[in-house]
Amino acid sequence: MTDAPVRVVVADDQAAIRTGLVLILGSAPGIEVVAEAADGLGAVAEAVRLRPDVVLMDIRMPGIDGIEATRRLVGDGVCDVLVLTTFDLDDYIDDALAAGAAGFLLKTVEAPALIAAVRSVARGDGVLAPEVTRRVLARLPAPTAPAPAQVPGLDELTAREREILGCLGEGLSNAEIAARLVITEATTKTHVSRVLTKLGLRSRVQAAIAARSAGLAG
Amino acid sequence: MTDAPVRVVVADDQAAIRTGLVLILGSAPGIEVVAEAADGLGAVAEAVRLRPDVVLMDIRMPGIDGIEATRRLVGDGVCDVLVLTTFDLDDYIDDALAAGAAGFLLKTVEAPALIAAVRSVARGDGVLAPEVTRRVLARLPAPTAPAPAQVPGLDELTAREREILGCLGEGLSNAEIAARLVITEATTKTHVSRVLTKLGLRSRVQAAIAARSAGLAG
DNA sequence: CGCCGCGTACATCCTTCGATCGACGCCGGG
DNA sequence: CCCGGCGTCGATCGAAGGATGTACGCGGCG
Repeated sequence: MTDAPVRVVVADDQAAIRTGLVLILGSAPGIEVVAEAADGLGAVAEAVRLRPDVVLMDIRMPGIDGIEATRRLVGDGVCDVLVLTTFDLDDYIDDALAAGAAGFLLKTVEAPALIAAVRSVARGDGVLAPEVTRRVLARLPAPTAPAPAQVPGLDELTAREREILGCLGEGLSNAEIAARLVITEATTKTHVSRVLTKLGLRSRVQAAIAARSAGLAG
Repeated sequence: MTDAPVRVVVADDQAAIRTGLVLILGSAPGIEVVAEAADGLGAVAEAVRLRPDVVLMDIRMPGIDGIEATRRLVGDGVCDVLVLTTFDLDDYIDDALAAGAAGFLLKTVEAPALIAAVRSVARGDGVLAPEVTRRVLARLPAPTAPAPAQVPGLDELTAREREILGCLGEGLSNAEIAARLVITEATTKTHVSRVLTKLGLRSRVQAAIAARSAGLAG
C-alpha cells in the first residue's frame, strides 16, 4: 500500500523555483513529480489529465492564480492541493484555505519539511507552516461551540419554545410569529415570556441575539 | 540570539514516555530539558519556577489535567505550551486550543518532527499535527467574510447613529442606551427611529440583527 | 381513577417602543 | 449672513411588548 509512489504536480511560474522544488521532491524516495506547470490553467489541466495525489501550487501566477486553480481542483474533487507561497499574508492564507487547500507552506520551508508536508497531504492530512499556524489558531476561538453556543437554559426549552426562539432570531414580531405558527398572538406572548424567563433574558432583542448565536436562525 | 538554548519542561504522568521525550529533546542541539513533571500541578509549579520557553504537556494526567494546566500557564503568560497526546480526539484538540496551546501533537510523532515542533513553538510559531490540521481547517470556513456584511443603508448613518446601532446590537433598551451614552431617553428614541428609517427596518430586533451581522457588536 | 407536569391557549394590565410632531444650539459652506 | 445637517431634548399617542393569572387537554403514575 505504502509503496505506491506519491504523484505530484508542481505549479510555479518561476522556472528556477519550480526546478528547485522538482529536484527536492524528486530526490525523496516515494515521491514522483509527474508534471510541471507555469500557470494556473496549466496546473489545472495537468492535474485533470494525470490525476496526481498532490498539486504543489504557487499563488502568484499568470492567468488564473493558484487560489482559483485550487478552488477548481478541490471543488471538482480532482486532488489535494498544497499551497506554497513567498508571502506570509493573512489574505493569502484565508483565501487558500477557503479555496480548500489541504496545506499552506511558505517558501522558506526546508527541504525535509517540504517532503514531509507533501507526504502528509497525500496521506489525507493537512499541513500549516508553523509561522502561520498560531495566527490561524488565534482566529478560531469558537471551533468547539459555534452551533451549541453557550445559552444556559437552552436545553430547558420545549420544542415549541425553541421554535419561538428561532422566530425571534429572525426579527419577527409577536403577530408575525403567531401567523407563522398558526396560533394567537396571546399564545405567542406566553411562549416568548417563557423563553425569556428560562433563558434569563429581559427582552426579545436579547433573545434574538441568543437565538442567532445559538444557530437557531439564519 | 539563536544560541540561547530552548528551555523545556516535560510533563507526562507515564514515566517511560516522559523519559523517552526527555531523551529525544535532550539529544537535540539547542534544546535543554530543565524539569520534568508527572501531573498538571507539578507542571505549572515547575514552569512558574523555572520560566521555560516551552512546556511539553500531556493531557491525561492526575490531578489537574494538561488542559487546565495549559489554561493556567497561558492565561498567566508564563510560557507557551505544546500539547502532546495519544488520542486524536476532536474534544482534546478543541479544548487544548481553547486553552491557548501553541501547538498540538500526537504521540505518534517522530523524533525529528517533535524537535522541530518544540523549536517552532519556542520561536513563537504554532504547530499542529498533520493528522488534525485538516479537520481544524475544515471547521474554519468563514475567516474572510464575517466582517463586511452587507447592510444597505449603513453608510447613510451618522457616527452617533452607528453608535446607537451598536447598542441595539447588544440588546440594550432605550433607557440603557440613554444611560450609556449620557443622553435622554427621548433623544435615544429619536436616534433609534432614524436608524430604523434609514435602514428600512421595522423594529429594534431587526436592527440588532443587522448590527451584529455588520460586526457592530460582539 | 385522581393527581400532576407539561404544552398550549387566552385575557388583562402595565411598560416599552416607535412614529410624528416641534424646538434649540452648534457648526460649516454657499 | 442664512441655510442645512447634526445632535440634543421634549410631548403625544397608538401599537407592540412583557408580566401575570387562569384554563383546558393530554400523558404518565401511584
